[in-house]
Amino acid sequence: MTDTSKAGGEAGRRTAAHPRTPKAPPTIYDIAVLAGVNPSTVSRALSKPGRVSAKTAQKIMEAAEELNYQVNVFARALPTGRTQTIGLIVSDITNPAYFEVIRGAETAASAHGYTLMLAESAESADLEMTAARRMLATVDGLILASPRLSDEEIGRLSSTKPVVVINRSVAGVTSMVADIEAGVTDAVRHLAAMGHAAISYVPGPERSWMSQRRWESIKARCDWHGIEATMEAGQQPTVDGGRRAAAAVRAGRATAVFCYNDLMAIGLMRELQAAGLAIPEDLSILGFDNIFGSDFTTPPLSTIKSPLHALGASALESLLAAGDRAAQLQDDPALPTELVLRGSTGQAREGQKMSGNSLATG
Amino acid sequence: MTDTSKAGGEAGRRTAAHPRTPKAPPTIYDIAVLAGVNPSTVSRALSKPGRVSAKTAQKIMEAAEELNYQVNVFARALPTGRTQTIGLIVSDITNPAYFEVIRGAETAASAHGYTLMLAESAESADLEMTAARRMLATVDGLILASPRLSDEEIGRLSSTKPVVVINRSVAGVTSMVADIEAGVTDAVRHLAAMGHAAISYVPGPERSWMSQRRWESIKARCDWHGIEATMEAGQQPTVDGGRRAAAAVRAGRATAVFCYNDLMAIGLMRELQAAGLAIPEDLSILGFDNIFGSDFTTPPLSTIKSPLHALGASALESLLAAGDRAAQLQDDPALPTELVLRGSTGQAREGQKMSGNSLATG
DNA sequence: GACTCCTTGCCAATTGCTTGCCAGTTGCCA
DNA sequence: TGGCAACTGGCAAGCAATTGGCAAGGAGTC
Repeated sequence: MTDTSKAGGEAGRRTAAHPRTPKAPPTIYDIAVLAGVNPSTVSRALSKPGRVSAKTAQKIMEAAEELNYQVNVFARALPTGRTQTIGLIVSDITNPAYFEVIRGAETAASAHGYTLMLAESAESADLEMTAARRMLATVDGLILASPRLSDEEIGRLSSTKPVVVINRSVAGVTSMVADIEAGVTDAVRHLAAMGHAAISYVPGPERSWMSQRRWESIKARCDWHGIEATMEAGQQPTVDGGRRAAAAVRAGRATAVFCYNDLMAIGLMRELQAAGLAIPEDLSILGFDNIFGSDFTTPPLSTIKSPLHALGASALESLLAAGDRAAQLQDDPALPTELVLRGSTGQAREGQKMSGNSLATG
Repeated sequence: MTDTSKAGGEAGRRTAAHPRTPKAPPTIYDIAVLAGVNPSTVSRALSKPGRVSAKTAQKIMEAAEELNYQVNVFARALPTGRTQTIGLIVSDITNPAYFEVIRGAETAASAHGYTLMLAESAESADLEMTAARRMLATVDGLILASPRLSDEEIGRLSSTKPVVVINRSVAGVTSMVADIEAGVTDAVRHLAAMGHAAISYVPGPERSWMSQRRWESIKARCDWHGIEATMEAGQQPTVDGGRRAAAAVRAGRATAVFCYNDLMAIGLMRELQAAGLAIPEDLSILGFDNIFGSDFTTPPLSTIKSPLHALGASALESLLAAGDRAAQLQDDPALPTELVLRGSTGQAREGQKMSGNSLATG
């Protein structure tokens, strides 16, 4: 028995023996002294409701209040592994589409007493992996928004801590995916009604699962309407990426074009306008997401609105639920998309309207 | 001497006695065994470069590599108090102006091996205080972007941990403030040259220090040019806030109006356009910041560009420097603003041009 | 070859909280 | 009123790092 470990008796360590810094924050030992109980009882009162009697708990709460006590999350995390933080990795912080996702997650986190840790991957799978690894050690769960990682890598990450992916479907991992069908169905029907017979799609990055999904959905609806659908080369999901797609779009014979997201749609529209095309008279343009600023353009952008805030909030909620192991099955709340018609879509230009023969001359 | 504390000899605790979970992450004890040294040597090799011989350090690094070791930040934080995270609180995550600030901070943090914790105050001083308190316990430093707290409260926060404020000046606290003079000087000179004789300013929230500064700067330059400058009622720094200022602006006789930020400028412009005014023919509008989307409008917004990315990055760098106590005096790197002239500014409307008498008839 | 000095590595205490195990207390029923 | 169970609360051993103090060993000097 070394006696040092017992020095100070029930009062615990710092009180008399080690007045470290006068400003050191109070510990459960200080509360224990003040409330006249054992530190372990304080610990239980604070983290295990019901484990101690109401009377004792009351005393402890008052003492904690008086000392202005705040748990030391590190000391708590050491034995338990539980921190009170959730990690969120987005592929591009400057993409307004993520603003609402971030805010949704942050709001939900705050509401549950959790804190958000944010990182961005700058559209790089490597950076994403680095950030994910670093975070995994310190968070209770991880949200990956539009990850660029492979399914395998994501699966491996999720074997350590709960992981939720947004806008991506990975076997065995909880996914939050907006239901794009509703929006796309309405959009294609609208275009068909406006006489469009050839539609193209400008996809985002190769590794974007969502970009692929959007194309499949568009293709399926176009087939249903008997509309020709073609896919252009992939671009970065940015305004510049959209600009770079302009040449290919002009060269094709589509009279309406979907872009992977609003950023690209805006870039494409502006580049085309700069080249003298009139939107929507010469070409109809549609984006996805309905980001901030998509209604600032002239014409304002028609787009398929994503439930971004809900995506972020649901991802966080489901992560917390996963921790509880309470409601594990509540995948997929309703997260529908919605067509938002503004000024960038209109009648197909003359000579290309629903006349099969023009297709041959393209 | 209790023998439990020595069980396992130099091998340390878990190896034989407590194979907790087979998947438990490696500790410095595991590395010590593999490298054939004492755990404390491992600790020093990992965190105190130079303290151990190069040869030993090499052995340890290899062992760490082999085990895919990652420090347990909680265990490290417990005795030292040092975490490797910086907190950032913004007043509104959905304001694009913060995107670049966040990204600047995040990039700088990553570069130094730090992680960013993000919170938003939703323009509320109370929420801001709550978030700040929660964060202070777990971060090495805190960045407050456009805080709504009082100087006192900020001062109190900074007595615990290093704090840096962005776009605000608080005595005794490191501040990162863009130098607005350059931009405002150019802007007012430009307006004067275009014949504007009365200018107004639509401020943001009462508690916004930056809003006040912008007004003072505008007022000073207007005085210098002999231009009448008036301030409207304060509004929320959002698109809607700008919209709400429209009536007052129309009622006044100013031919050019500065808004506290681009969001408000955009809102004001759109509301005015909806009411039939032509921009810039009937009224010139200027914003601040040059946010994403400010060039999407018709006409594109003229604005005073803020070095947002640099603001975020510098704030983080200076926080890290404050920890080092190395370079404490490097306040204020050059963070100049710059006038970006686009389409929302033009000649003052006829009848109001630089003629002193019209001022009396307003 | 002996002595001093310095480098290098080890021991053990420390950080604040959690928790398994155990003892003491209280309540209830027969 | 005795016995059993359910509660409460205390003890002490972790959790994974850091770090002051100290001993051992090697290098350099006379």
